[in-house]
Amino acid sequence: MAIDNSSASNSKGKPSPAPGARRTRRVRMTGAERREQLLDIGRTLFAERGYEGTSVEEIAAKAGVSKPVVYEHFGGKEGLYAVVVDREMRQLLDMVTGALTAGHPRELLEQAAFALLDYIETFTDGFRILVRDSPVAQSTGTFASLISDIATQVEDILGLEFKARGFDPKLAPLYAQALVGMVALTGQWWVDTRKPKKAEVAAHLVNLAWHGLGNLEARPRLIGHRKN
Amino acid sequence: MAIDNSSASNSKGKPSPAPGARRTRRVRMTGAERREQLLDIGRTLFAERGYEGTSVEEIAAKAGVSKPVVYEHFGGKEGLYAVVVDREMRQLLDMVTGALTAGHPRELLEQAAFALLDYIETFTDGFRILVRDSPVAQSTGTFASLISDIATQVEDILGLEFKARGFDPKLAPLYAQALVGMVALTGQWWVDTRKPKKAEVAAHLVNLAWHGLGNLEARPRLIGHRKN
DNA sequence: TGCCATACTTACGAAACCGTAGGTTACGGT
DNA sequence: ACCGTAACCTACGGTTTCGTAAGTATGGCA
Repeated sequence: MAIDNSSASNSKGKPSPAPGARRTRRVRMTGAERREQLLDIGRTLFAERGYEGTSVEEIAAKAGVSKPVVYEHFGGKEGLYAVVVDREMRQLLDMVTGALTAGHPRELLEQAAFALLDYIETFTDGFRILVRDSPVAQSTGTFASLISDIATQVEDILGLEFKARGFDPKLAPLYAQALVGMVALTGQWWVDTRKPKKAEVAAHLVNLAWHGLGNLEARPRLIGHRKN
Repeated sequence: MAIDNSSASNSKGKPSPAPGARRTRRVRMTGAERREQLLDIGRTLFAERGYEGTSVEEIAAKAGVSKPVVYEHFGGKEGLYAVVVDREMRQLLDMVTGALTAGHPRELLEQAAFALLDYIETFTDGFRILVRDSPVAQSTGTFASLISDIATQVEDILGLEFKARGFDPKLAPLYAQALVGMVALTGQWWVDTRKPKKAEVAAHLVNLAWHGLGNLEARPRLIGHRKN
């Protein structure tokens, strides 16, 4: 299915053969274009079938080209996968890290939770890939390690806060992990249900994380008001 | 465990030619024994390499038999995998469900968290398999769906509690997911670090979930005292 | 117009796997 | 000692997939 071709960046509405009765005009993209297109398709496929479940030929076919093109650009399947994952990790890290700047811890939490949900909503496929397992499966590149990257940042923040409040800073990692886990898995659930909208989910997460089950607020609200 | 044959009875390591200068004495287990052994090996391999990354031949080889034996017992790769996953899900569900009986919600939380950590500690490979993705990857058998099963139970409990407290019970799923996610991902982290011990981790999780970041106790303690 | 780099193909080689057909060995009861 | 049956093996067939070698079209530019 999908002799899709030109699915990628095609912003300029290609020469779009339109209802051209002509031969399926070969597309012959520029190197960079083709590369981006392959990355797009790869991301999609890896997201829905996993690394091993996706074949190079399938990717090539969906792009309307033949296998060697993929090898030309990425050296192989792992090469393509690596680039996809790397970009996705960067994107996620940027968004979350960018959100971890506010002053009051509660606001930090709020921002971070929102940022993650935002990433998940915008780059769903990427998130699915990061959650799935990688080729080598081991330590690096896995979601676990990415989560750890983020958790580490949370750790630092929590560590300071703990020290200031007289708690044992050795426990920061545990709490950081718990917080990140809470938001991450809720995100994974939300990606399928999409039931309450983003801002509301974030508000409730903050509610739970900040007040605890013992002191929940009935109608939590985010401090910052967002539209999207 | 079980590098080669004879893992069930003889723990004496290698093929141990023993007094029999004879040909490598074949082991010839009983059907049930072999079946269990294959399940053990399968679980281990699936845990560390994933479903697609594990070959039937590899499993057979590690058991010291040839491929057809596996097909004889389970009909194929998926058959074996299905049994492994099924057993593991049952085990986990039993442990967690069994823990969801106490009266006060806080105790419930405590019990459940401890139960999950206990499962993770005792059946690490199983946990890893459940976390990884399945052959068909989609809906059934996934960790996501398992998590949902558990989350659903938590939902029911939370739903009642919410109603009693005047909160919107429609939000129970969200909070349930967040709680389960918090514990599950913390478990996934703990499985590698093992830093604080189980009971302590559980205590802190309860601390966070119950009191929230805004009101953490400095030295939380579990209500029930456990030794292990 | 004619050159040539770039984008892309067809056609394989080799390896890894799943699953099966059909034959062989050894254990336990008689 | 004999035999049936449970346990196990060797040897393939048939696919799928990665990756590569070697050749073809296309479009910009001197």
